[in-house]
Amino acid sequence: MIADDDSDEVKVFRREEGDADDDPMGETSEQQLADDKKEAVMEAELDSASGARVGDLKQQESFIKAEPSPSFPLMPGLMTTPFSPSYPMMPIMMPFIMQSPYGLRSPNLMLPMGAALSPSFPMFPTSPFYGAAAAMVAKHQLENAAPLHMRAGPLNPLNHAMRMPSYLPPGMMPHQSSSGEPRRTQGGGKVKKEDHIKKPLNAFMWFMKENRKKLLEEIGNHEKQSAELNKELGKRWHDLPKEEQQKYFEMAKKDREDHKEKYPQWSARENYAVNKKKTKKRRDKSIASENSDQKKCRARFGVNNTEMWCKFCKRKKKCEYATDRAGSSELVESQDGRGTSGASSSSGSPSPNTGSVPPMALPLHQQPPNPHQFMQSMLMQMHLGSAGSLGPSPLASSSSVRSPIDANASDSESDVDDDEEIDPTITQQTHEVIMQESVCTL
DNA sequence: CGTCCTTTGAAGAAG
DNA sequence: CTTCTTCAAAGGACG
Repeated sequence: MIADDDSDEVKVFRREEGDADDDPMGETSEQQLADDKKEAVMEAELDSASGARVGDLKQQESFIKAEPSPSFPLMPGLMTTPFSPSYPMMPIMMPFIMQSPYGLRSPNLMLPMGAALSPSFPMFPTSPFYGAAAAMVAKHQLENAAPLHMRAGPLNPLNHAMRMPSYLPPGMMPHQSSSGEPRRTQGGGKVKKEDHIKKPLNAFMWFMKENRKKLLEEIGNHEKQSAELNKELGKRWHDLPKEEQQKYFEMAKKDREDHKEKYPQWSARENYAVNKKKTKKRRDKSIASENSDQKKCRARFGVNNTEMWCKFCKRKKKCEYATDRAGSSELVESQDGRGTSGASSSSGSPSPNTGSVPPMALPLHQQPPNPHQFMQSMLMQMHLGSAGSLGPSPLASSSSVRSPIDANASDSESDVDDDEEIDPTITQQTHEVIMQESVCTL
């Protein structure tokens, strides 16, 4: 199974890359290569003209390492104080920017400067958090200076291969060998994990990064495992006021944009094969039913009643009511009846479970409410106005029930659901009932 | 040494 | 368009 999986994965990637090229390799690729070379020469000329030297990279690197991160005195205040664009951070940041290993032309480290100095900075000109977010991201970038070959910008000769995948044989990812396997070092060992371009952090990751240590100090108990800490952090994230969350969403947004600037060609897909074993991830805790006959929240409650959806649907993930029939907490790969990814489909075996699991596959207490009954009960409750009589849902876990209000980033966050508003026609009380019963899991 | 655990959010693949 | 999977961080546990 696993072996199949591996090969399938490779297959998928190859096929897609072939598709993506969309032109039969051959003369086109030759011409492309020539174009790329021209471009590279031009960039090299620009570099030398700007006085920058690739050889200086090491010096710059050591400079950065020599500068401790605490030299960002604004950081400690970020958590609590709204950041003013006029906050005097620039004098401090300037040396970093000017000597950035990313080069003078790198927009990544320039962004904070732009944010702070230019009132017309196009990104979040009015956001009190933007400056802070930018500074945080910049700090992160400095502290985690990428390995040489990963650095963006014309200063890095290796970058051409990274930024212009056309230098690589078709279908070959920057971190892969031509066989599609992780590229190996000269010694024959696998390339270190750090050698691939990592995904930009999302809001929650930034939150974790910032608060993990705090939490550790707070509880003082270092026996707590990381996973446990993360649970706690997840709770705190839910409890975090919307405005506070917004700060992290902006940091994430900033990080994404920087990342995109730095690695325009990069796609998250490139990392999919990096840690293959992770495909084993299970989704067990989903108390969810395996009743494939159950409709998904969207279908059950309608698109306009997102506040009634389960948390997974809200996050555009797998609905609890309509999860896979396999039911097993093991293994996600190819578990869903859609026969999704190459793994299952290429095996040629249609999902054996499709439609085969009876609706009562789960213990009664774990059965999600019948949609019709549920709505009836809901209406009844609304009519009676007795929110408490329903009692807690067996599926509910208080820790993760979150209000739709703070459930997500604000509307300014474009890619986040912004339809979390409570229907004004529903009273708060009713809404709570709905939340208890429908947002079951959590 | 590599993977798992555990969280949320983003991106991308597939239907 | 919808659904689902993978990965990002962290660090102890475990095989």
